[in-house]
Amino acid sequence: MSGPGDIQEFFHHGERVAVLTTQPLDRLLDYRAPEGGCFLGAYVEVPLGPRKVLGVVWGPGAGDFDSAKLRAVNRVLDVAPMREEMRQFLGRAADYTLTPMPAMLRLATRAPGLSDPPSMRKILRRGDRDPDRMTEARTRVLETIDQYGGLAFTPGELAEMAGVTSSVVKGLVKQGALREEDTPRDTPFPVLDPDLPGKELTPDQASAAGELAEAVQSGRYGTTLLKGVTGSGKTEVYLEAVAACLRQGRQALVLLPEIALTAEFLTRVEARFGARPAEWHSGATMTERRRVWKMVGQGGAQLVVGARSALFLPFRDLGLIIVDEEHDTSYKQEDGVLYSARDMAVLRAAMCSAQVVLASATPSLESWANAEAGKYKRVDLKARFGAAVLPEMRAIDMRDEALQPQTWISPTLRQAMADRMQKGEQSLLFLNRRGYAPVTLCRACGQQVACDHCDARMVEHRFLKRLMCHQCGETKPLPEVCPSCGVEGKMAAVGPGIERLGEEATALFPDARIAVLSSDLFGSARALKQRIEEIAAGEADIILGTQLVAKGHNFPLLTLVGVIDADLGLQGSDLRAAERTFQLMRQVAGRAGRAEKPGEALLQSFQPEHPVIRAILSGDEEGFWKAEAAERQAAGVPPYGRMAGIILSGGDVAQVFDLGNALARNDAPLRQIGAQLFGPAPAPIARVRGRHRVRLLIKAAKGAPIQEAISRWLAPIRLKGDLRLSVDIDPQSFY
DNA sequence: AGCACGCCGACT
DNA sequence: GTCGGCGTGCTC
Repeated sequence: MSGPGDIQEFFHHGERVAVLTTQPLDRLLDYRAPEGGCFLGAYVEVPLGPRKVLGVVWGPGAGDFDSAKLRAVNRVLDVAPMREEMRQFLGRAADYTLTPMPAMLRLATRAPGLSDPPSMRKILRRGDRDPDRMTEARTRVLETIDQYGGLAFTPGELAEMAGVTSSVVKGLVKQGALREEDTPRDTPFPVLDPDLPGKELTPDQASAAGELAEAVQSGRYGTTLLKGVTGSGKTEVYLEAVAACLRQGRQALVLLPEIALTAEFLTRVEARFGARPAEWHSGATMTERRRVWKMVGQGGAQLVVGARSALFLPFRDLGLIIVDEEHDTSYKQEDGVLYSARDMAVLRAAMCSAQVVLASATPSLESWANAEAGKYKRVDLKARFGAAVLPEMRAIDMRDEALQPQTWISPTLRQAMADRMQKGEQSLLFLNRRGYAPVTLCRACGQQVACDHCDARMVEHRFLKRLMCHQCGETKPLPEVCPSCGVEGKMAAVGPGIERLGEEATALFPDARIAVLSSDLFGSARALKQRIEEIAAGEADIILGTQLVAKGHNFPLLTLVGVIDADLGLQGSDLRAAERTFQLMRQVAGRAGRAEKPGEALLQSFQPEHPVIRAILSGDEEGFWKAEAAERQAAGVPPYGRMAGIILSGGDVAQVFDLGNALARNDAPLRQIGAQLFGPAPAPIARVRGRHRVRLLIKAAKGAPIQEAISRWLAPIRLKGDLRLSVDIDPQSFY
């Protein structure tokens, strides 16, 4: 059961072992090895005070604990021991993200029922005796089981297949014609065949696939940035790298940013390899998760498709990690353990001699810079698959458009939509704002409606007939009377949301079939997916969508994309605002003209001369990246400098600020490494769920040992009361 | 994380 | 006098 090259140390019964538990203790605890001994890395259940907790044998005991008080490991769990490489990965990831080891172990053991005894199920085999009397039903059952020889059936399955009731099967068991056997419930995943014929690749794709496969065959660590515009066949190309990995007998992991994309991807995997891979995401059932976790550790799963947390599965021999849509912001976990799945993928791969493929049409500046610097290889897919080309992109200068008040679709855009309607083609309007209107204010006193628990405006959702806080999810009914001044009937919706845009589109095109795609309007991911499929099949003329339409969904009849507010992302002070806008606009524009028909993308902007807008329109990506890189370099910010955010929170503002000020006064460890400290300042959203939030920001030079300095800086801090502190290394957003 | 221990305000 | 508030500290 041990992986390649893993030498396992063994501890005999009674020997001292050091155990890392999932409890938030800042050190290892010594225990006696259980009866029968245990291997280094064994998953164990240990007594801790009055409780039993999960842990992993981390090494020989330190020996400094009174042996009279030493307790013994309760039992060793029935799973493959954690491998040396995984223990090192968790340690390095903990050091990098400044996360306590127990929290890392919790990430790595997020499978239900790990500590349960191996779960068994009953299956039936042919017994050695004949039944006393044969009946027609009994004959059918025995014929069915004979027909499928070696296959195992549960009593229920067998009864159904033979078309009899379960009592017939029970009778045969009683008579010895069928025999019950216990078999482990968690079974290996179907074998994937890398040698099935794949889709035919263009020369460009074939050469890219060849390069990736060669890297995989090297058996060494390496990272490749696979850049290709929407529809260039990135997936087909990296599936060939997966094939190469499977041929070597090693495991592969494909990370996707969104569960909504997995269903389509699984179908493609099945078409390429003849079976479905293991799936790992929050939507999976307890049973499925346990099976995946165990099989990954035993080598019974060759390929896992999953969300970022799949990085912490106990792979036996991981040879390849694909990070699809690597620029996607959802790879950065924003609560609990703060880590970037993209960076952790590179770390894990480096530690187990695996290859990483970062795939994107619009890479992050970090990855682009790493490729420029020669740390990553870069493979570009230029040609679009099939006849389609990238849409023609133009700006609509909103200063020249005669727009009625409270409307957002310019006459120019409207005309373009009408043209598409006439030709029977689809249009998509993109507005990255959920709800009906972003602001609700009183026309008598000018006050905006804010959330009671957060410093955020409430957003009207007319579909729900309520106001919603996008920070904490709290809703309340739309007030008739102004909560501030008490005047009745003066509450007004200000600004556009996707629902309001739907109203405007309906008024402009009363005969059109209009579909609004916003996550709020669908009860489940399944319902949303089904709607997207219907739309793709042509059941809409005009599609209105928020961010979610930008992500990989294919609408073959779509030939026009209208961006309602291309300036939206440029307003923030976030250092990645330009990069985000660039990526989002290009992704959205990429929705048009995927099939045979040429597409067009129109960007409504009040500042079409803005460098970012101009870069988007000109399609000069390298130029944009170089300019953006130069600016970041000049400012000394990532990826040319290091940053870390500290978020303090608590119920009492004064206490939170006191802590922030105390930290700022004692910043010697930071100054020693030449780092600058900014703040404390109220976080952009200064109150969330009734808790006040204060932020500090650390900026340091690229090579500075920022984690080590922060650890020393925070070491003396004792958090009192409800105060909380979290460290965010390489923050993505500055919240 | 839990759970016990311990030291100060409003009750029978 | 005591019940219980949650601050502090321990778990091999």
